[in-house]
Amino acid sequence: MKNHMHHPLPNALRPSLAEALALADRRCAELGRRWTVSRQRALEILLEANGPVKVYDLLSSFKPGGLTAPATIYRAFEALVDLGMAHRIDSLNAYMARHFIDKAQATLLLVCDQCGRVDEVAPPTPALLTAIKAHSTFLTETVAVEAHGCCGDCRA
Amino acid sequence: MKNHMHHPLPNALRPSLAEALALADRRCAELGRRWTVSRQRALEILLEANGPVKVYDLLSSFKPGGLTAPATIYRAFEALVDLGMAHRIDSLNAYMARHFIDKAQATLLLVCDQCGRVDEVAPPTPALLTAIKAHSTFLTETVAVEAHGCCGDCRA
DNA sequence: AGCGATACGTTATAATATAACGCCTCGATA
DNA sequence: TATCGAGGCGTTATATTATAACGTATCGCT
Repeated sequence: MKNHMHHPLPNALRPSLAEALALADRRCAELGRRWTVSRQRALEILLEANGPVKVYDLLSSFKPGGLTAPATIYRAFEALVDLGMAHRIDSLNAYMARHFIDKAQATLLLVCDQCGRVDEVAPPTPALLTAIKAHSTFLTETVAVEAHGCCGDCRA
Repeated sequence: MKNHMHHPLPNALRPSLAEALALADRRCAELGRRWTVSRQRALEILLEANGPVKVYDLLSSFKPGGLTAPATIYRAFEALVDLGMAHRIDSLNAYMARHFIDKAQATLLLVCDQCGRVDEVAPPTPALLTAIKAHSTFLTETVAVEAHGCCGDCRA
């Protein structure tokens, strides 16, 4: 991976902190979880980064706000995933803020192997879910589509 | 994950060793790679397992055949992935034999979070690729769809 | 006030993956 | 057949990623 600069996402696609907090409240109530300082800080970090964030990179940079040990950070990020406000990107061992926080679960992530940029595009829900339903015995919890390749900027 | 038993795949879907070797030959020629004993052994292990195989599980069981150190095993499995004969399943940190070795690259993997079984179903290529092409600047190398959920047997 | 569930801080350790380097082997070519 | 370069393997060490365990704190409820 050449560098860690990420292109800013159009503001229209970025969830405002307000929207995110509204979702957080709703989902915390539903799930019997709590909205805490650590989680809010973790969310802020993901939104600022505007791209994938790796746990141990956070540890080595000195982000203030109390997220100082691996376990703490993993817990905060996993909570955000549970609340539907972040993705875990398994192929990168990283977390990223969700843009489409109010849409269906299935999401398509385009991962550029050159520059590390990740684009979250509108979920291809119908086609995918149809394909999965064809396998009728399988009850889907989450669908993560991580497509790897090379983004336009890197090929230019 | 409750256990490590995997349901046998219908034989019709399993690539025979002969088919696999034919592909290996073709792809090795194309890519300037070599088909070696380690790689054949690794492939045999994946085919026998008939499910996801984790590198360090292999190390602790005593599979004969010379795959005795992490680096060795990773190299063999990654070679199989390059040759199109295996998947790496990032969400499980595991490798698995490909069933549809002569079909398109895109594959849909249904991962049961209860029993660890993974089913490889026919690739949803057209719909997926359409969705990705909509993002016209992105050149796709690989598409891994890992759907997590609960398989029929675990729900019964 | 007291209780149960949820969350956090901390320390230690487990699990996963790669770097680096020397030697070997294959196959092309002179 | 001698040489050479690329690909591959064995080995040791180390880097990276993730979780266990346990005590304490806090929230929401009755």
